Order: sequence, then C-alpha cells, then structure tokens
Amino acid sequence: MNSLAEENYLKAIYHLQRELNGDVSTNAIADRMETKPSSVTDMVQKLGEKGLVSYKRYKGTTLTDQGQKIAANVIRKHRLWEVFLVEKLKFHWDQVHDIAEQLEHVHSEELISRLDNFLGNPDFDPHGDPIPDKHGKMKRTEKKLLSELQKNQQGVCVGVKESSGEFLQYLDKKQISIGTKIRVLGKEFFDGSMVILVGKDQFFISKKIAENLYVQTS
Amino acid sequence: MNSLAEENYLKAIYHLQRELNGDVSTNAIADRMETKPSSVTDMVQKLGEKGLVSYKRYKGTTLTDQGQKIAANVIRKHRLWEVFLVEKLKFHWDQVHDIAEQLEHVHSEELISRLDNFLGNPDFDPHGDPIPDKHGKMKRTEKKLLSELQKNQQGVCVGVKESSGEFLQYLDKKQISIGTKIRVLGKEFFDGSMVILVGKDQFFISKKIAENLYVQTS
DNA sequence: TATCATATTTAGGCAAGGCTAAAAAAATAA
DNA sequence: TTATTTTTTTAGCCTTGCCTAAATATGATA
Ligand SMILES: [Mn+2]
Ligand SMILES: [Mn+2]
Ligand SMILES: [Mn+2]
Ligand SMILES: [Mn+2]
Repeated sequence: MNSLAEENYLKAIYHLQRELNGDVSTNAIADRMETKPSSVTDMVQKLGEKGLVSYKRYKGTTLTDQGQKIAANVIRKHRLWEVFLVEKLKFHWDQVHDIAEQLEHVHSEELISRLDNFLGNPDFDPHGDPIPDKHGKMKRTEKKLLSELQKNQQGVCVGVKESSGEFLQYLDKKQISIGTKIRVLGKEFFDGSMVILVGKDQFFISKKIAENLYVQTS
Repeated sequence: MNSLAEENYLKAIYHLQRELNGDVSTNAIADRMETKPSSVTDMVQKLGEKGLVSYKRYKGTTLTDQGQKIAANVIRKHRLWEVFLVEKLKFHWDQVHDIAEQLEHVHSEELISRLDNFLGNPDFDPHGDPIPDKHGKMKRTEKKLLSELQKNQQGVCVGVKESSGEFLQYLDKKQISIGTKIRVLGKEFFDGSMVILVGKDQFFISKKIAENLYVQTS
C-alpha cells in the first residue's frame, strides 16, 4: 500500500514524463508538486528503493513499470470519480478536480470496479481526458489543438489542455463543451487569434484559448 | 480543517460518550482506537487546545458543542457513503464499512449535500443507524434489543448493534435483514436463548445474537 | 490510615514528509 | 580551460502521530 504522498508523486512524475517525453528533473517535480527540490530528492530516493521509479543522482527520474501501473491506477480513479461527480451528482466540470484529488486516494479495487460499472465504463472524463482501464491502457484519440486548424476547417471539441476554473468558466460563457462543433471562420497569422463559429454565434478567441482546446477533425 | 487522525478521535469519543453516557476515559478511547493511552493523552490535549473537547487531567474527556458537530458530520458522511455503496453500487451490507471509513474523510460540504440528495435524503444507513442531518440531528427510533422481547412478542428488525462481517453474514444466512419481521416463539430463562420465527422458518438463536439485533415493536 | 493496584500522564524517541542553509555536481560563459 | 551560474543533493531541524518506559495520581483494600 502506498501513502497519499507517494501516490501524488507518482502521478506527477507520470504526467511530467508524458509532457517532457523523457526523464523528469527534480526541479520539474518540485514545481509541479509545489514543494521544494530537497523534499523531492528525499521522496524519489524512497520511491527508488521501493522499485517504483528509476532514479540516479543528478540524472533525473522515470517510472518503472510497477510505478507506472500505480500512477495509471490513481489517474483512473481520479477520472472515474470526476465522471461520477458530473454525471450523477450534477457538478459542473470546473468544480470536480479538487474533490477527485481526494477521492482518488480511496483504496479499494472492488469499489473502483463497481464504480466503473455503475458509470457505464466510460472512456473519457468530463474534460475529455482518457480513463485508463484496469491495466493502465487508455483509448488514444486523434485529437489536435484548435490552434492547429486552418481557416474553414472544423472539429468537435473533445477536451481541454488547461482545466483551471477560469478557463472552463470562459468556455461555458461561450457555450463550448465536450461535443461542441467548432468551425474556424478566420485566423490571424500575426498573433494566432481566430474567429470561430459555435452554434449560431461567431466570436473572436485569442491564440491562448485556441492552444488549450482539443478538437477532433475527420 | 481537521486532520484524519483528529476526525477519527472525535468520532470515537462521540460514540463512547453515548455508550457510556458520560465522560470518556483515556483508556476507553485507546481501546476503541486500537492505540496506546499515552497517544490518546497527547491527542485529547491537542483537541482540548483546539476547543473541540473538554479535557481535564485524570478526569476524562467530553466533546464540546463544536467537537460534537464535527463528529456528527463525519458520521453523517460515513453513513451516507454506506447508503451509496449499498444502494447504488450494490455492495453487500457487510462490505461497506472499511470503504466508508476512508470516504468519510473527504472534505467537501457541497459533495455531501449533493450525495444526500442523490440518495433521496435517507434517514438510516444500511445497518439501521440514523444519519445525522447537516445540523447533527438524527431521527430517534423506539428500537429495542430483540433480547428484551418476551415470548410471542414480535418486531421488525431495524438495525444491528454489532456490525462485524461475521455477524452480518450470519444474519444473511438466516435471511434476516432490515425490515424483516421476527416473532419470539420461545425464550429460555437460563441462558437467554430464543426460538424465533422468521418468515416460515423457525430456529434457535443464542442470547448473544438477540442482544445485537434491534427491533421495533408496535 | 497506609498499601497496593490501576489509570493516566510525562519524558524521550522514531518515521514520514516537509523546510532552510550549505555543499557539491553539472551546465554555461568567458 | 577556467570561472560562474544553476541544479541537485546533503545536513540538520520541525511537526504530526505514534510508541515504550518511567513517574505520578487515583481508588480500592486492608
Ligand atoms: Mn482532474
Ligand atoms: Mn479531468
Ligand atoms: Mn460503518
Ligand atoms: Mn453503518
């Protein structure tokens, strides 16, 4: 059984490994965990001794297969609980992350398996992120950033890169959610801003917005 | 915000105060928490400084109003989650306690209020125990122990005193659950054992069983 | 009342997870 | 290559909860 702190470190390393594709530096983990590098060193040493990460002094950290499995399972729980909160308890998608941060540490395989079932074995969470199955495998989607689309291309919103409350609330105001069809009516080369069509409304969005919304074309 | 350990102490003191009706001794808490008396002393001193219990050296501990409120809220969460696990996830009533022990420490008023609603604002948990409302008040029932019934009296099972897996599984085997009607066909003065009628089956039960089943007569 | 047993507290330590300050390695600049 | 900056680790300390052993208060007994 791993402690709450260990699980959070494993999760952070998992995400960072994907973002940076490669070894994860001590400082990167410290940044993500909002903790000090010296605390990170302590913890990765311990995780190393437990065989959950491969850590070499001054060289960075990667998850072992076992560590990866544990991290994927925590992420699975996080995302399943988010589905529960939105689908069953009618929370809004910008309200669920902090609660899921707590629920993800409840230990019970039986619980998570029944929850999965109760929710209809969903493949994606309310933010469009894929839910790992019990073996850590998750559906890959051919999503791209809205900012990659050209004028007159369109796509369906399938996820967000950022999922801060501010950003999600912005999307709500603009009536954009998972499943919403978005068409690029115009794109400014200078600053990457766009004019897009959502339902019957057309409006301006900055590059920053376009770089944080995933769409699926096809 | 109280720590997990603090919440567990408050809960234990709450239950003990009701069982012993009065002050709770350091040793009683240590017993219940499966910890050492010296650890209890440390903790009740801290809870005392926080104003959650009234503690005087060598005199025992009682919850303050504030401590009582927090304890009742933890118990509320525990029991609501137990209802969720049984009603929605189809767990069996003897499987839910340990999971609820973890879920009860998830902090979010909004979560528990929505969960309550989702479950239809239940008054009792799967073991027949009353669920405190958000102010800590709970429905009182006129329940008595089956062992208090006389020959030919009958009652409806409304709860269990013990809720160990062994006992609950015994009840299952005998087809007794919340709502089951039980009639006393015979009672042995010598050892308190009984012969009871449950549905069409009649069988023998020991005093120990009869002292752990709550029934409602009338 | 003096003595003995029991309950409780105090003293001193330990492990987990943090932090700060100092040392050491690695990376970058000159 | 040498000097400087940045990154990482080590050393030493803190808090929370827990423990054991020793001290002390309380309560029962003689
Ligand atoms: Mn989340
Ligand atoms: Mn999510
Ligand atoms: Mn329970
Ligand atoms: Mn219960």
